[in-house]
Amino acid sequence: MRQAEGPLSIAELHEMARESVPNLGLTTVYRVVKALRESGEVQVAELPGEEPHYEPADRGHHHHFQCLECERVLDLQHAPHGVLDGTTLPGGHVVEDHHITLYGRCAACLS
Amino acid sequence: MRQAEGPLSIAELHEMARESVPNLGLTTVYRVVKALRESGEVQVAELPGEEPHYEPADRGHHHHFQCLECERVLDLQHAPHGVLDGTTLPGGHVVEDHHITLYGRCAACLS
DNA sequence: CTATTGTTGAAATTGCCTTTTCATTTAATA
DNA sequence: TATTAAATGAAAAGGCAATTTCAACAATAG
Repeated sequence: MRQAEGPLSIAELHEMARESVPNLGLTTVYRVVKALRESGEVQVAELPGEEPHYEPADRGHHHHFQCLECERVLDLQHAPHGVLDGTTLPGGHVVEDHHITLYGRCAACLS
Repeated sequence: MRQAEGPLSIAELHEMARESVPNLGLTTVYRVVKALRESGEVQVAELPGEEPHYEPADRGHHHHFQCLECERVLDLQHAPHGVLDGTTLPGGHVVEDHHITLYGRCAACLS
């Protein structure tokens, strides 16, 4: 997980782990991820329309970049709040679309 | 759907519709939404960790605000790219957290 | 070396959301 | 009014990710 460039889905973790442990079961991946989550070492990254992805909890706040082609999710070190579609990011990734969701308390819940 | 302040889940649509048609079935909601999607009148809004939400397709590009308390999702007219947590948005909603996902082509897929 | 405890993976099970099926009701048409 | 076609809702079935079960397999202790 630490080697990855971004948060990984269970399927991706399974696939990666199988490179060193060819007949590792999916069950074990679920079990280990669950344990790591409960111990606080790993956190969930939710992405629109994707299954949960997992990343080490010690990565601070950061944003994600998802490739429209391979669907991989990559971390972005420097939060590009003002980024525009068409921008080329450091690393050579080209932004074609973006989704922003803000969370908080709505006026109704505050009153 | 047009009356709503943001994209609605199937469950929310069902609940709302039941106010005028008390014994409307869930099935019908699914059917109507599917038809409206196929006719292009309605589009899907994917939100991290949520079931798909639906909104009229003629709403241009905009961002969403989700209340951490009631979980409702509200539209944001003016895309607040530079918004910071702690900001109070027009309308009185207070931003406590935000998620940004960028989509595009990664360097690997471009080469 | 044997017994005990803990892991593991395959398959079965659960839990959701969504779609199908089908008998019934409603609406439209002749 | 009689007939046909379309729409509806309840229940069943599907799809899929995640969890549980359970038998086989280590690993360690005695």
